[in-house]
Amino acid sequence: MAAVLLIDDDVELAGMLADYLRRDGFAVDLAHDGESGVQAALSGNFAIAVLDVMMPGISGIEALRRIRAGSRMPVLMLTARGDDMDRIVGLELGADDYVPKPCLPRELAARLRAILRRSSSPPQDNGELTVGPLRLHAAQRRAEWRGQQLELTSTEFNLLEVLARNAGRIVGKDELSAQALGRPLARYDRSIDVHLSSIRQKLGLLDDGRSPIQTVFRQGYQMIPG
Amino acid sequence: MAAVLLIDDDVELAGMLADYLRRDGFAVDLAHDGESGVQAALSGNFAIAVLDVMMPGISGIEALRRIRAGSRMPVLMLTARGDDMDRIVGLELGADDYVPKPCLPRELAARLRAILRRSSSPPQDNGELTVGPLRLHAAQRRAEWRGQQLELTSTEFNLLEVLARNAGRIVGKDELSAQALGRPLARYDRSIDVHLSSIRQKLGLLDDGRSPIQTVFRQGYQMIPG
DNA sequence: ACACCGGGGTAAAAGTCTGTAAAAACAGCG
DNA sequence: CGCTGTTTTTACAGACTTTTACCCCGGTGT
Repeated sequence: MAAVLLIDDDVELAGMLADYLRRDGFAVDLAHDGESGVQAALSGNFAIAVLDVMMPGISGIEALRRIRAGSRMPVLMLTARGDDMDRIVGLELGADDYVPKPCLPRELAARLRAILRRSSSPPQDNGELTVGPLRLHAAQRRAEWRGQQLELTSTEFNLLEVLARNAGRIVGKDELSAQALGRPLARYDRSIDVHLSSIRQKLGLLDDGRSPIQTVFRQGYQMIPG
Repeated sequence: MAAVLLIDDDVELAGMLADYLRRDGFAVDLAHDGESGVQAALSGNFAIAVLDVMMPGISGIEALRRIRAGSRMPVLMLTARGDDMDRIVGLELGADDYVPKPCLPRELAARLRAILRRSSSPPQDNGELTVGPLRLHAAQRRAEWRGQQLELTSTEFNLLEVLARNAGRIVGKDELSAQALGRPLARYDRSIDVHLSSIRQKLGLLDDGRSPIQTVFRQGYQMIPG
Protein backbone atom coordinates (compact mmCIF):
# COMPACT_ATOMS: atom_id res chain seq x y z
CA MET A 1 0.00 0.00 0.00
CA ALA A 2 0.86 3.66 0.07
CA ALA A 3 4.19 4.78 1.51
CA VAL A 4 3.82 7.34 4.28
CA LEU A 5 6.60 9.49 5.68
CA LEU A 6 6.01 10.46 9.29
CA ILE A 7 8.07 13.44 10.48
CA ASP A 8 7.83 13.98 14.22
CA ASP A 9 10.46 14.56 16.86
CA ASP A 10 8.48 12.69 19.52
CA VAL A 11 10.00 9.27 18.97
CA GLU A 12 7.58 7.41 21.16
CA LEU A 13 4.39 8.89 19.82
CA ALA A 14 5.60 8.61 16.26
CA GLY A 15 6.40 4.97 16.84
CA MET A 16 2.92 4.27 18.09
CA LEU A 17 1.27 6.03 15.20
CA ALA A 18 3.51 4.20 12.78
CA ASP A 19 2.54 0.88 14.31
CA TYR A 20 -1.11 1.63 14.01
CA LEU A 21 -0.79 2.78 10.43
CA ARG A 22 1.20 -0.29 9.51
CA ARG A 23 -1.45 -2.55 10.96
CA ASP A 24 -3.85 -0.57 8.85
CA GLY A 25 -1.97 -1.40 5.71
CA PHE A 26 0.30 1.58 5.20
CA ALA A 27 4.03 1.38 4.68
CA VAL A 28 5.53 3.88 7.13
CA ASP A 29 8.96 5.41 7.44
CA LEU A 30 9.99 7.78 10.20
CA ALA A 31 12.06 10.92 10.37
CA HIS A 32 12.68 12.54 13.74
CA ASP A 33 13.76 16.00 12.73
CA GLY A 34 12.92 18.52 10.10
CA GLU A 35 16.16 18.32 8.17
CA SER A 36 16.12 14.63 7.46
CA GLY A 37 12.36 14.73 7.05
CA VAL A 38 12.50 17.25 4.25
CA GLN A 39 15.25 15.31 2.61
CA ALA A 40 13.28 12.09 2.76
CA ALA A 41 10.14 13.82 1.54
CA LEU A 42 11.98 15.08 -1.50
CA SER A 43 13.39 11.65 -2.27
CA GLY A 44 10.26 10.84 -4.17
CA ASN A 45 9.80 7.57 -2.36
CA PHE A 46 6.67 8.54 -0.47
CA ALA A 47 3.09 9.06 -1.50
CA ILE A 48 2.37 11.42 1.36
CA ALA A 49 4.06 13.10 4.33
CA VAL A 50 2.72 13.64 7.84
CA LEU A 51 4.47 16.58 9.43
CA ASP A 52 4.49 17.71 13.04
CA VAL A 53 4.39 21.48 13.35
CA MET A 54 6.30 21.73 16.58
CA MET A 55 9.80 20.45 16.26
CA PRO A 56 13.19 21.58 17.47
CA GLY A 57 15.42 22.92 14.72
CA ILE A 58 13.45 23.89 11.69
CA SER A 59 9.78 24.13 12.47
CA GLY A 60 7.05 22.24 10.68
CA ILE A 61 6.02 25.36 8.85
CA GLU A 62 9.51 25.89 7.55
CA ALA A 63 9.78 22.21 6.63
CA LEU A 64 6.54 22.47 4.71
CA ARG A 65 7.85 25.48 2.82
CA ARG A 66 10.96 23.58 1.83
CA ILE A 67 9.00 20.55 0.76
CA ARG A 68 6.68 22.72 -1.32
CA ALA A 69 9.72 24.33 -2.89
CA GLY A 70 10.61 21.03 -4.46
CA SER A 71 7.49 18.88 -4.57
CA ARG A 72 3.71 18.94 -4.75
CA MET A 73 3.30 15.78 -2.74
CA PRO A 74 0.37 15.75 -0.32
CA VAL A 75 1.34 16.87 3.18
CA LEU A 76 -0.75 16.46 6.29
CA MET A 77 0.12 18.66 9.28
CA LEU A 78 -0.05 17.57 12.90
CA THR A 79 -0.28 20.29 15.49
CA ALA A 80 -1.50 21.22 18.93
CA ARG A 81 -5.21 21.70 19.26
CA GLY A 82 -6.52 25.19 18.88
CA ASP A 83 -3.47 26.68 17.35
CA ASP A 84 -5.44 28.41 14.68
CA MET A 85 -2.65 30.54 13.35
CA ASP A 86 -0.46 27.59 12.55
CA ARG A 87 -3.35 25.87 10.92
CA ILE A 88 -4.12 28.72 8.64
CA VAL A 89 -0.57 29.45 7.73
CA GLY A 90 -0.05 25.78 7.02
CA LEU A 91 -3.07 25.54 4.81
CA GLU A 92 -2.21 28.66 2.90
CA LEU A 93 1.30 27.39 2.43
CA GLY A 94 -0.12 24.39 0.69
CA ALA A 95 -0.70 21.75 3.34
CA ASP A 96 -3.40 19.33 2.28
CA ASP A 97 -4.88 18.72 5.67
CA TYR A 98 -4.41 19.47 9.29
CA VAL A 99 -5.03 17.15 12.26
CA PRO A 100 -5.04 18.36 15.86
CA LYS A 101 -2.77 16.52 18.25
CA PRO A 102 -3.35 14.35 20.17
CA CYS A 103 -5.32 12.57 17.54
CA LEU A 104 -6.99 9.23 17.15
CA PRO A 105 -4.81 7.02 14.99
CA ARG A 106 -7.95 5.89 13.27
CA GLU A 107 -8.82 9.40 12.28
CA LEU A 108 -5.37 10.00 10.95
CA ALA A 109 -5.62 6.85 8.87
CA ALA A 110 -9.01 7.89 7.52
CA ARG A 111 -7.70 11.30 6.53
CA LEU A 112 -4.65 9.82 4.88
CA ARG A 113 -6.87 7.59 2.84
CA ALA A 114 -9.13 10.52 1.97
CA ILE A 115 -6.21 12.53 0.68
CA LEU A 116 -4.64 9.64 -1.17
CA ARG A 117 -7.95 8.71 -2.75
CA ARG A 118 -8.08 12.13 -4.35
CA SER A 119 -4.49 12.61 -5.31
CA SER A 120 -3.85 9.18 -6.73
CA SER A 121 -5.03 8.91 -10.26
CA PRO A 122 -5.87 5.26 -10.65
CA PRO A 123 -3.09 3.79 -12.78
CA GLN A 124 -5.66 1.79 -14.76
CA ASP A 125 -3.50 -0.97 -16.00
CA ASN A 126 -5.76 -3.15 -18.05
CA GLY A 127 -4.54 -6.07 -16.02
CA GLU A 128 -3.82 -8.50 -18.82
CA LEU A 129 -0.84 -10.69 -18.22
CA THR A 130 0.40 -13.69 -20.16
CA VAL A 131 3.21 -15.94 -19.06
CA GLY A 132 3.69 -19.00 -21.20
CA PRO A 133 0.49 -21.07 -21.16
CA LEU A 134 -0.87 -19.00 -18.29
CA ARG A 135 -3.08 -15.99 -18.83
CA LEU A 136 -4.28 -13.71 -16.02
CA HIS A 137 -6.97 -11.04 -16.12
CA ALA A 138 -6.16 -9.10 -12.99
CA ALA A 139 -9.16 -6.78 -13.13
CA GLN A 140 -11.47 -9.75 -13.46
CA ARG A 141 -9.59 -12.07 -11.15
CA ARG A 142 -9.71 -14.73 -13.80
CA ALA A 143 -6.97 -17.14 -14.75
CA GLU A 144 -6.70 -19.67 -17.51
CA TRP A 145 -4.19 -22.35 -18.41
CA ARG A 146 -3.94 -23.20 -22.09
CA GLY A 147 -7.28 -21.48 -22.63
CA GLN A 148 -8.93 -23.51 -19.90
CA GLN A 149 -10.45 -21.54 -17.03
CA LEU A 150 -8.83 -22.26 -13.66
CA GLU A 151 -10.79 -22.57 -10.42
CA LEU A 152 -8.55 -20.71 -7.99
CA THR A 153 -9.29 -19.50 -4.49
CA SER A 154 -8.59 -15.85 -3.93
CA THR A 155 -5.30 -16.40 -2.11
CA GLU A 156 -4.15 -18.73 -4.83
CA PHE A 157 -4.96 -16.08 -7.38
CA ASN A 158 -3.05 -13.47 -5.42
CA LEU A 159 0.03 -15.65 -5.22
CA LEU A 160 -0.10 -16.57 -8.87
CA GLU A 161 -0.45 -12.94 -9.81
CA VAL A 162 2.60 -11.89 -7.82
CA LEU A 163 4.66 -14.67 -9.33
CA ALA A 164 3.43 -13.91 -12.84
CA ARG A 165 4.20 -10.23 -12.52
CA ASN A 166 7.71 -11.17 -11.52
CA ALA A 167 8.11 -14.04 -13.95
CA GLY A 168 11.75 -14.89 -14.45
CA ARG A 169 12.76 -13.43 -11.13
CA ILE A 170 13.07 -15.29 -7.84
CA VAL A 171 10.46 -14.01 -5.40
CA GLY A 172 11.23 -14.59 -1.74
CA LYS A 173 8.64 -16.04 0.59
CA ASP A 174 8.69 -12.92 2.69
CA GLU A 175 7.77 -10.89 -0.36
CA LEU A 176 5.08 -13.35 -1.38
CA SER A 177 3.60 -13.30 2.07
CA ALA A 178 3.55 -9.52 2.19
CA GLN A 179 2.07 -9.05 -1.24
CA ALA A 180 -0.31 -11.95 -1.56
CA LEU A 181 -1.28 -12.64 2.04
CA GLY A 182 -0.95 -9.11 3.29
CA ARG A 183 1.14 -9.90 6.34
CA PRO A 184 4.77 -10.39 7.17
CA LEU A 185 6.18 -13.86 7.05
CA ALA A 186 6.49 -15.45 10.47
CA ARG A 187 8.93 -18.14 11.45
CA TYR A 188 7.65 -21.65 10.84
CA ASP A 189 4.90 -20.25 8.64
CA ARG A 190 4.22 -22.77 5.92
CA SER A 191 1.19 -21.15 4.32
CA ILE A 192 3.01 -20.11 1.20
CA ASP A 193 4.32 -23.62 0.64
CA VAL A 194 0.90 -25.12 1.10
CA HIS A 195 -0.78 -22.70 -1.28
CA LEU A 196 1.93 -23.21 -3.84
CA SER A 197 1.38 -26.91 -3.56
CA SER A 198 -2.28 -26.58 -4.44
CA ILE A 199 -1.61 -24.10 -7.21
CA ARG A 200 0.77 -26.56 -8.80
CA GLN A 201 -1.85 -29.24 -8.65
CA LYS A 202 -4.31 -27.01 -10.45
CA LEU A 203 -1.88 -25.86 -13.11
CA GLY A 204 -0.54 -28.31 -15.63
CA LEU A 205 3.09 -28.86 -16.55
CA LEU A 206 5.20 -27.01 -19.05
CA ASP A 207 5.94 -28.57 -22.44
CA ASP A 208 9.24 -29.84 -21.11
CA GLY A 209 7.48 -31.56 -18.22
CA ARG A 210 8.60 -29.16 -15.51
CA SER A 211 6.34 -27.24 -13.19
CA PRO A 212 5.80 -23.65 -14.31
CA ILE A 213 6.73 -22.60 -10.79
CA GLN A 214 10.20 -23.60 -9.67
CA THR A 215 11.39 -23.82 -6.12
CA VAL A 216 14.71 -22.13 -5.41
CA PHE A 217 16.04 -23.71 -2.28
CA ARG A 218 16.22 -21.23 0.61
CA GLN A 219 15.44 -18.33 -1.67
CA GLY A 220 11.88 -18.55 -2.84
CA TYR A 221 9.90 -19.40 -5.91
CA GLN A 222 10.20 -18.39 -9.52
CA MET A 223 7.77 -18.55 -12.37
CA ILE A 224 9.26 -19.62 -15.67
CA PRO A 225 8.73 -16.83 -18.18
CA GLY A 226 7.94 -17.11 -21.82
CA MET B 1 -13.97 32.32 -8.79
CA ALA B 2 -15.15 28.95 -7.53
CA ALA B 3 -18.84 28.38 -6.81
CA VAL B 4 -19.47 27.18 -3.28
CA LEU B 5 -22.68 25.61 -2.04
CA LEU B 6 -23.20 26.14 1.67
CA ILE B 7 -25.73 23.77 3.24
CA ASP B 8 -26.61 24.72 6.81
CA ASP B 9 -29.90 25.09 8.58
CA ASP B 10 -28.66 27.93 10.75
CA VAL B 11 -29.71 30.82 8.51
CA GLU B 12 -27.87 33.50 10.41
CA LEU B 13 -24.55 31.77 10.74
CA ALA B 14 -24.67 30.60 7.15
CA GLY B 15 -25.33 34.13 6.02
CA MET B 16 -22.32 35.45 7.86
CA LEU B 17 -20.04 32.78 6.52
CA ALA B 18 -21.35 33.40 3.02
CA ASP B 19 -20.62 37.10 3.35
CA TYR B 20 -17.08 36.47 4.47
CA LEU B 21 -16.46 33.99 1.69
CA ARG B 22 -17.88 36.36 -0.90
CA ARG B 23 -15.56 39.12 0.28
CA ASP B 24 -12.81 36.57 -0.08
CA GLY B 25 -13.63 36.00 -3.71
CA PHE B 26 -15.91 32.96 -3.65
CA ALA B 27 -19.32 32.78 -5.28
CA VAL B 28 -21.63 31.36 -2.62
CA ASP B 29 -25.14 29.92 -2.76
CA LEU B 30 -27.08 28.77 0.26
CA ALA B 31 -29.37 25.85 1.04
CA HIS B 32 -31.01 25.60 4.43
CA ASP B 33 -32.03 21.97 4.56
CA GLY B 34 -30.62 18.66 3.46
CA GLU B 35 -33.15 17.92 0.73
CA SER B 36 -32.66 21.06 -1.28
CA GLY B 37 -28.97 21.03 -0.51
CA VAL B 38 -28.48 17.61 -2.01
CA GLN B 39 -30.51 18.61 -5.02
CA ALA B 40 -28.45 21.74 -5.56
CA ALA B 41 -25.22 19.83 -5.04
CA LEU B 42 -26.21 17.37 -7.75
CA SER B 43 -27.11 20.17 -10.17
CA GLY B 44 -23.49 20.32 -11.20
CA ASN B 45 -23.34 24.08 -10.76
CA PHE B 46 -20.96 24.05 -7.81
CA ALA B 47 -17.29 23.34 -7.47
CA ILE B 48 -17.58 22.33 -3.83
CA ALA B 49 -20.15 21.89 -1.08
CA VAL B 50 -19.89 22.79 2.59
CA LEU B 51 -22.22 20.63 4.61
CA ASP B 52 -23.33 20.98 8.22
CA VAL B 53 -23.60 17.62 9.94
CA MET B 54 -26.37 18.55 12.33
CA MET B 55 -29.51 19.46 10.51
CA PRO B 56 -33.20 18.74 10.99
CA GLY B 57 -34.63 16.33 8.46
CA ILE B 58 -31.95 14.30 6.75
CA SER B 59 -28.68 14.48 8.60
CA GLY B 60 -25.46 15.70 7.12
CA ILE B 61 -24.16 12.16 6.97
CA GLU B 62 -27.14 11.01 4.97
CA ALA B 63 -26.91 14.07 2.74
CA LEU B 64 -23.27 13.30 2.08
CA ARG B 65 -24.17 9.75 1.20
CA ARG B 66 -26.73 10.93 -1.32
CA ILE B 67 -24.36 13.43 -2.83
CA ARG B 68 -21.69 10.77 -3.14
CA ALA B 69 -24.21 8.49 -4.78
CA GLY B 70 -24.45 10.87 -7.67
CA SER B 71 -21.28 12.91 -7.71
CA ARG B 72 -17.68 13.01 -6.70
CA MET B 73 -17.63 16.73 -6.03
CA PRO B 74 -15.51 17.82 -3.07
CA VAL B 75 -17.49 18.08 0.16
CA LEU B 76 -16.33 19.74 3.35
CA MET B 77 -18.17 18.81 6.54
CA LEU B 78 -18.92 21.22 9.36
CA THR B 79 -19.60 19.67 12.72
CA ALA B 80 -19.47 20.12 16.45
CA ARG B 81 -16.04 19.94 17.99
CA GLY B 82 -14.96 16.61 19.34
CA ASP B 83 -17.56 14.51 17.62
CA ASP B 84 -15.05 11.92 16.54
CA MET B 85 -17.49 9.38 15.27
CA ASP B 86 -19.12 11.75 12.85
CA ARG B 87 -15.77 12.89 11.65
CA ILE B 88 -14.52 9.44 10.94
CA VAL B 89 -17.67 8.20 9.32
CA GLY B 90 -17.78 11.33 7.24
CA LEU B 91 -14.24 10.86 6.06
CA GLU B 92 -14.78 7.21 5.30
CA LEU B 93 -17.91 8.11 3.40
CA GLY B 94 -15.83 10.26 1.17
CA ALA B 95 -15.88 13.72 2.70
CA ASP B 96 -12.85 15.71 1.66
CA ASP B 97 -12.36 17.61 4.85
CA TYR B 98 -13.86 18.30 8.21
CA VAL B 99 -13.97 21.60 10.09
CA PRO B 100 -15.06 21.88 13.71
CA LYS B 101 -17.78 24.39 14.43
CA PRO B 102 -17.67 27.17 15.43
CA CYS B 103 -14.89 27.95 13.02
CA LEU B 104 -12.98 30.94 11.87
CA PRO B 105 -14.22 32.05 8.47
CA ARG B 106 -10.66 32.56 7.47
CA GLU B 107 -9.81 28.97 8.22
CA LEU B 108 -12.80 27.76 6.27
CA ALA B 109 -11.71 29.83 3.29
CA ALA B 110 -8.18 28.49 3.52
CA ARG B 111 -9.42 24.93 3.59
CA LEU B 112 -11.74 25.50 0.68
CA ARG B 113 -8.85 26.79 -1.32
CA ALA B 114 -6.69 23.86 -0.26
CA ILE B 115 -9.28 21.39 -1.45
CA LEU B 116 -10.02 23.21 -4.67
CA ARG B 117 -6.34 23.44 -5.46
CA ARG B 118 -6.04 19.67 -5.46
CA SER B 119 -9.25 18.72 -7.17
CA SER B 120 -9.11 21.21 -9.96
CA SER B 121 -9.78 18.85 -12.83
CA PRO B 122 -11.86 15.89 -11.83
CA PRO B 123 -13.92 14.27 -14.59
CA GLN B 124 -17.65 14.86 -14.18
CA ASP B 125 -20.00 11.95 -14.25
CA ASN B 126 -23.64 12.14 -15.15
CA GLY B 127 -24.88 9.46 -12.80
CA GLU B 128 -25.23 6.78 -15.45
CA LEU B 129 -23.08 3.79 -14.95
CA THR B 130 -22.69 0.59 -16.94
CA VAL B 131 -20.64 -2.36 -15.82
CA GLY B 132 -20.94 -5.40 -18.03
CA PRO B 133 -24.59 -6.49 -18.11
CA LEU B 134 -25.43 -4.16 -15.24
CA ARG B 135 -26.72 -0.65 -15.73
CA LEU B 136 -27.32 1.83 -12.90
CA HIS B 137 -29.21 5.12 -12.99
CA ALA B 138 -27.90 6.75 -9.87
CA ALA B 139 -30.18 9.75 -9.97
CA GLN B 140 -33.27 7.56 -10.25
CA ARG B 141 -31.95 4.76 -8.06
CA ARG B 142 -32.86 2.26 -10.72
CA ALA B 143 -30.88 -0.76 -11.80
CA GLU B 144 -31.23 -3.22 -14.62
CA TRP B 145 -29.53 -6.48 -15.53
CA ARG B 146 -29.39 -7.30 -19.23
CA GLY B 147 -32.10 -4.72 -19.81
CA GLN B 148 -34.32 -6.30 -17.18
CA GLN B 149 -35.35 -4.04 -14.32
CA LEU B 150 -34.13 -5.21 -10.91
CA GLU B 151 -36.20 -5.05 -7.72
CA LEU B 152 -33.64 -3.91 -5.19
CA THR B 153 -34.12 -2.57 -1.69
CA SER B 154 -32.39 0.67 -1.05
CA THR B 155 -29.50 -0.80 0.87
CA GLU B 156 -28.96 -3.31 -1.87
CA PHE B 157 -28.87 -0.48 -4.37
CA ASN B 158 -26.35 1.42 -2.28
CA LEU B 159 -24.04 -1.56 -2.07
CA LEU B 160 -24.32 -2.32 -5.74
CA GLU B 161 -23.59 1.27 -6.60
CA VAL B 162 -20.45 1.42 -4.49
CA LEU B 163 -19.20 -1.80 -6.01
CA ALA B 164 -20.03 -0.66 -9.52
CA ARG B 165 -18.24 2.65 -9.08
CA ASN B 166 -15.19 0.71 -7.99
CA ALA B 167 -15.52 -2.10 -10.50
CA GLY B 168 -12.26 -3.90 -10.95
CA ARG B 169 -11.01 -2.90 -7.53
CA ILE B 170 -11.37 -4.79 -4.28
CA VAL B 171 -13.59 -2.86 -1.89
CA GLY B 172 -13.15 -3.73 1.79
CA LYS B 173 -16.13 -4.45 3.99
CA ASP B 174 -15.26 -1.50 6.17
CA GLU B 175 -15.45 0.77 3.18
CA LEU B 176 -18.69 -0.81 2.00
CA SER B 177 -20.21 -0.39 5.41
CA ALA B 178 -19.17 3.24 5.62
CA GLN B 179 -20.32 4.13 2.15
CA ALA B 180 -23.44 2.05 1.71
CA LEU B 181 -24.69 1.63 5.26
CA GLY B 182 -23.37 4.91 6.61
CA ARG B 183 -21.72 3.47 9.70
CA PRO B 184 -18.40 1.95 10.59
CA LEU B 185 -18.09 -1.79 10.42
CA ALA B 186 -18.41 -3.46 13.79
CA ARG B 187 -16.86 -6.75 14.75
CA TYR B 188 -19.07 -9.73 13.98
CA ASP B 189 -21.27 -7.57 11.78
CA ARG B 190 -22.52 -9.74 8.95
CA SER B 191 -24.90 -7.31 7.31
CA ILE B 192 -22.73 -6.75 4.29
CA ASP B 193 -22.45 -10.46 3.65
CA VAL B 194 -26.16 -10.96 3.96
CA HIS B 195 -27.01 -8.12 1.62
CA LEU B 196 -24.45 -9.32 -0.87
CA SER B 197 -26.02 -12.72 -0.73
CA SER B 198 -29.41 -11.34 -1.71
CA ILE B 199 -27.96 -9.11 -4.38
CA ARG B 200 -26.30 -12.09 -5.96
CA GLN B 201 -29.57 -13.95 -5.99
CA LYS B 202 -31.24 -11.09 -7.80
CA LEU B 203 -28.47 -10.63 -10.35
CA GLY B 204 -27.70 -13.31 -12.87
CA LEU B 205 -24.34 -14.80 -13.71
CA LEU B 206 -21.68 -13.56 -16.06
CA ASP B 207 -21.16 -15.20 -19.44
CA ASP B 208 -18.34 -17.28 -18.02
CA GLY B 209 -20.66 -18.61 -15.34
CA ARG B 210 -19.15 -16.68 -12.45
CA SER B 211 -20.90 -14.25 -10.18
CA PRO B 212 -20.41 -10.62 -11.23
CA ILE B 213 -19.37 -9.94 -7.65
CA GLN B 214 -16.34 -11.87 -6.50
CA THR B 215 -15.42 -12.49 -2.90
CA VAL B 216 -11.81 -11.87 -2.03
CA PHE B 217 -11.18 -13.77 1.15
CA ARG B 218 -10.41 -11.49 4.08
CA GLN B 219 -10.18 -8.48 1.83
CA GLY B 220 -13.62 -7.65 0.56
CA TYR B 221 -15.65 -7.86 -2.60
CA GLN B 222 -14.93 -6.88 -6.15
CA MET B 223 -17.24 -6.30 -9.07
CA ILE B 224 -15.95 -7.62 -12.36
CA PRO B 225 -15.63 -4.76 -14.80
CA GLY B 226 -17.18 -5.04 -18.13
C1' DA C 1 29.78 -42.63 1.06
C1' DC C 2 27.23 -41.63 5.30
C1' DA C 3 24.95 -39.13 8.83
C1' DC C 4 22.91 -34.81 9.98
C1' DC C 5 19.99 -30.72 9.71
C1' DG C 6 16.94 -27.43 8.31
C1' DG C 7 13.93 -26.61 4.12
C1' DG C 8 10.25 -27.99 1.21
C1' DG C 9 5.98 -31.24 -0.49
C1' DT C 10 1.74 -32.57 0.86
C1' DA C 11 -2.18 -34.74 3.33
C1' DA C 12 -5.01 -33.90 6.92
C1' DA C 13 -6.51 -31.50 11.21
C1' DA C 14 -7.74 -27.24 13.17
C1' DG C 15 -9.12 -22.69 12.86
C1' DT C 16 -11.37 -18.80 10.40
C1' DC C 17 -14.28 -16.61 7.23
C1' DT C 18 -18.23 -16.54 4.10
C1' DG C 19 -23.03 -18.11 2.19
C1' DT C 20 -27.52 -18.30 3.29
C1' DA C 21 -31.92 -19.41 5.46
C1' DA C 22 -34.60 -18.08 9.06
C1' DA C 23 -35.70 -15.51 13.22
C1' DA C 24 -35.74 -11.13 15.43
C1' DA C 25 -35.72 -6.24 15.39
C1' DC C 26 -37.09 -1.99 13.06
C1' DA C 27 -39.60 1.46 10.38
C1' DG C 28 -43.54 3.23 7.99
C1' DC C 29 -48.32 3.46 7.61
C1' DG C 30 -53.43 3.02 7.83
C1' DC D 1 -51.82 -0.75 17.59
C1' DG D 2 -51.31 -4.55 13.94
C1' DC D 3 -49.48 -5.12 9.25
C1' DT D 4 -45.85 -5.13 5.89
C1' DG D 5 -41.50 -4.65 3.88
C1' DT D 6 -36.64 -4.01 5.13
C1' DT D 7 -32.50 -4.49 7.73
C1' DT D 8 -29.87 -6.82 11.23
C1' DT D 9 -28.85 -10.75 14.01
C1' DT D 10 -28.42 -15.59 14.62
C1' DA D 11 -27.23 -20.16 13.41
C1' DC D 12 -25.25 -23.59 10.98
C1' DA D 13 -23.07 -25.52 6.92
C1' DG D 14 -19.50 -25.21 3.79
C1' DA D 15 -15.32 -23.06 1.78
C1' DC D 16 -10.87 -21.35 2.50
C1' DT D 17 -6.63 -20.69 5.07
C1' DT D 18 -3.28 -21.90 8.40
C1' DT D 19 -1.14 -25.23 11.33
C1' DT D 20 0.51 -29.67 12.16
C1' DA D 21 2.76 -33.85 11.08
C1' DC D 22 5.52 -36.78 8.58
C1' DC D 23 8.50 -37.81 4.89
C1' DC D 24 11.84 -36.74 1.61
C1' DC D 25 15.51 -33.87 -0.24
C1' DG D 26 19.47 -30.71 -0.82
C1' DG D 27 23.38 -29.13 1.14
C1' DT D 28 27.12 -29.85 4.49
C1' DG D 29 30.61 -31.87 7.20
C1' DT D 30 33.30 -36.14 8.13
